[in-house]
Amino acid sequence: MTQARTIAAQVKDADLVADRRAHIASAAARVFRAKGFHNATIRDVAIAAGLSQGSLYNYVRSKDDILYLVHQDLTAGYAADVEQAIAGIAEPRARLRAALAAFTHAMAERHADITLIYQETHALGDESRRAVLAQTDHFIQRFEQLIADARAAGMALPGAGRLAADIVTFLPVMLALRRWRLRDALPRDAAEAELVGFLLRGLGIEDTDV
Amino acid sequence: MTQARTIAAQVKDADLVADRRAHIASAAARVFRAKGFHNATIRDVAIAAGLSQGSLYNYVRSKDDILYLVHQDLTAGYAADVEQAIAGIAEPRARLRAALAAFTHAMAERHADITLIYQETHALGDESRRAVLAQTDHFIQRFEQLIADARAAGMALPGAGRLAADIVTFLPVMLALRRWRLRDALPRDAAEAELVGFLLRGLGIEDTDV
DNA sequence: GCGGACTGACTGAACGCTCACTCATTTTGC
DNA sequence: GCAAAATGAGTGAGCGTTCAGTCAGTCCGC
Repeated sequence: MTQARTIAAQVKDADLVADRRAHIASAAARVFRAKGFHNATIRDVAIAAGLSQGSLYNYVRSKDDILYLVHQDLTAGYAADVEQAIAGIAEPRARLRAALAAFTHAMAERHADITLIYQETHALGDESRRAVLAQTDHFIQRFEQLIADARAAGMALPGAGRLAADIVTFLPVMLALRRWRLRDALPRDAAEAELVGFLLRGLGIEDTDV
Repeated sequence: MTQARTIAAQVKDADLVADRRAHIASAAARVFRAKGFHNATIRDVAIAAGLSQGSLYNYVRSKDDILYLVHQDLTAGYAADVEQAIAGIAEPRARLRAALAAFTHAMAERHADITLIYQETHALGDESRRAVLAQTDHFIQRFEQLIADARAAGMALPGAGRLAADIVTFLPVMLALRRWRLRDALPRDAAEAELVGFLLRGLGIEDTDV
């Protein structure tokens, strides 16, 4: 597995560095959501994080580092949502169903963050982008496992299903990227329900199962 | 319907303006694909289009205008692919199926353009973005009609299906945006076939229909 | 057919501004 | 008193946009 990128800091207190970086990531996410990565300045981020420009550079080396921290944070966020949702469920098909519902809900709830990720990943430097994509890949593999388990338990997914994990981890993103259109079309929970229903039908889990 | 944005030009010969703008759009698309919108400079675009910087500004008013031209061009491109694919087909379910296959194929074939669109739409100014989204909205409505016709002809889409047109116009985008992962996973035509199969299953068109 | 006036597209150097990043200095806290 | 951390004015590169000037082609009077 590709490991997370480590960022060198000027400041020596490791706990302080971790604390500040968490602050920086959430403040920067706010700024980037509002202005976009390219229009946001280091000044904006520093002010939002309650630091001076110079001090900011004691915790990151570049603007790219900040975008990387934001990506890490947001990606870990929705992944944690999914893990929490399936924590207590044993039956594989019910587990998969819960994971789909949780992921779909997270995409709707965190739409601004998701939109940010999809818009700005390409602005990352090569190394950062590779690390972020590896993190996403890991998340998709988690669904590959959930799907394999559900199949073993009787889910009727036809064919090889090589794309199944990609599909279920991509389609819900629509609730974020198509929000400009969906917002006016139907209430959020109705959209989530219909989307999950579409996924289950495509996977071969009947509503009567489980 | 929201009409296309009109851009004022310095040059008076209307045919020349149209010609040059087409050139600019395709040259700019090439540059933006390679470097990204923000990293590409007006100089890059001018050189790629075989114009001087100054002359470029006789045909567009700003860098934003160029990005708008690119969006228009690319969006019209895949929309034309779909229209061409269904031109000779009368039976509504076969028409829908052909449209899905053509759209899915276009997303795979034009992956670089599609990725560009999804990455850079947010960089458009307000007016340009609205015009581009209206164009996309129009395309989705085309699928709404195709789906309604197919239902009337017997397609068994369950429930209200309010999201159906959004889903079928979004999921295939995966072949572009997840190319970093899918490229190594399975051949393109296999991916297209499986994706279309998933959509048809979700819509309630059986493989045996039509 | 010819010289001069005009038109309009083209050119690229220069302007003005923004912004990521640095570093000499000050502040903090132990 | 000193090391660590914070500060913010300064720096220089890069970029979108402009505009004064060039030049090829066209029109017109004769």
